[in-house]
Amino acid sequence: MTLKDNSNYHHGNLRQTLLTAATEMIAENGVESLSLRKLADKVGVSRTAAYHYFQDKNDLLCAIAANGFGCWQASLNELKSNLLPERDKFEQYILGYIAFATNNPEEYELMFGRTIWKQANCTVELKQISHTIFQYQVDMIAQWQTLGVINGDNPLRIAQVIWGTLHGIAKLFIDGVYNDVARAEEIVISALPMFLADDD
Amino acid sequence: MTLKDNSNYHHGNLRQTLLTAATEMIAENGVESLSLRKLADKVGVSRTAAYHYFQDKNDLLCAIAANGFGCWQASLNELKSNLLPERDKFEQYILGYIAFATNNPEEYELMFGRTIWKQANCTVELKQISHTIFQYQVDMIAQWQTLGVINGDNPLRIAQVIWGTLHGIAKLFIDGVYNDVARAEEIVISALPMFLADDD
DNA sequence: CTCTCATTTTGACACTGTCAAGATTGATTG
DNA sequence: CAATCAATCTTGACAGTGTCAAAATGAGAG
Repeated sequence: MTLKDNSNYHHGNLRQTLLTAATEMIAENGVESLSLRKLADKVGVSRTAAYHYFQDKNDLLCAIAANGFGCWQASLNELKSNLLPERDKFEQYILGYIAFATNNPEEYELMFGRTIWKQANCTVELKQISHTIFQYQVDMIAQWQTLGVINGDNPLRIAQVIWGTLHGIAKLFIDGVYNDVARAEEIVISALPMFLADDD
Repeated sequence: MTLKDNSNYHHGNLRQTLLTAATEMIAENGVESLSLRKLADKVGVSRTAAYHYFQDKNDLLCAIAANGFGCWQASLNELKSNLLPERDKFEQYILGYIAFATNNPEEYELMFGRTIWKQANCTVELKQISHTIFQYQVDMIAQWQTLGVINGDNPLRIAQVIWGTLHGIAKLFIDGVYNDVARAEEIVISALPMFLADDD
C-alpha cells in the first residue's frame, strides 16, 4: 500500500509519513532490510526526499528508536501508576520488559542494538531520551531493592544485573539463537526467584 | 600488510588465508565493515576469488564463527580439566565467559549475533558445532546445580537464565550501550551471589 | 608437448547511501 | 494580480557493495 495522497510536491507531513512507514518496514523485515530507496518508493516520493528531514540514514533510525523509547516510557509510567503491591509491580515490570521486546523485536533491536550504539552513531536527541529512561529504570529497581522487594546490596549493580538478564534473554530470542519466542516468558519467570527477596 | 607471497594464480591455501585475514579485519573494525572486496585486496587476490571456497559472504562468516566456537570449546575443556573445587570452577566459567566476550567482542557478536542467526542464515556446519557447545554449557550448568553449587529447581531453565544473564551483560557492553567495558566484570561478579547456592 | 581441470580473473548487473545541482510550488510581498 | 522567495522535492551522478556468467591462467597428468 502507498501512503501518499497529495500531489508530488509539498507532501505536507513527509517527515512523519517517513517515520511511520519506516517503522512499519522495520517491524516487518528488520532493520537490515530497510533502504532509503524502498522507503521512498513506498511513500511515493523520490530517493533523496528524506534528506530534507534527516541528516542521513542513521539520523532516521535514531528518530525511530527515540519514538520507541517514548512508547516504552509510557509503558513504564502506566506501570508506576497502578495500585498493585510493589512485589507484583516488579513482576509486571519483568514480564512487561520481555513482552515489549518480543512483541516489537525489530524495534527493540534498533533501540538497544549495535546499529545505533556502536561507535557513537547515536544522535544527541536519542542519547538524551534513552539515558533518561535508563536512569528511570535503574531508579525503579533501586527503589524495589530499598523496599526489600528484591535482593542485593549495591542498588546500581543489581539494577544492571537485572537489566542484563532481561536484555540477554530477549536478545537470544530476537536474534534467533533460540527459535521459540514463546519460551522467553517461561525463562524469565524462572529467573524471578533469583531476584526476589527471600520472604521467610 | 599483504598476505600473499606466491604469484597470482594458485595461491596454495587461499581458503585459510581468507579466513584468517577476514577474522583479523572483523576483529579490527567489526563485522559490518567487512567487504569481500576489501578482503580480496588485503589478500592480494581478485574480488570474486573467495567464491571458489565459500558459497557466499554468509558462508564465510559462518566459517569464521565456527572457528570461534572451536576456540571457546577449547577454553571450556581447559576449565573442565583443572582441579579447582566445583564452586570455583563455576566462578571461573562465569568470568571466563565475560572475558571471552569482551576480549573478542566482534567475534562474539558474530558467533551469537543476528547476522548469522536471524532467519536461518546459519550453515549446517555451524549449526552443528554451536548446538554441541550450547548443549555442553547447559550440561555443565545443570551439573553444578545437581552438585548443589548453584540454586534453582529446573536445571535446563537455570542454565538458560545464566546464559541469558551473561549474554545480556556482554552484549550491553559489546554493542556500546554501556561504554566502559572494564565494568562488565564487576557487574557479573555482583551477579554471582544470585546464582550460587546459599551456603549456611 | 598437449590436454585437462582446478583455480583465479574480468565484465556486468542490480542494489545501496549520499552529494550537488536543478525543478516545482505554496506563500509572501509589492 | 503578478513577481519573488524559500521551502520542498527531483534528477543526475558517483563510489561502494554482493554476486553471477564467462573468460583466462597455469600446474600437473598422459
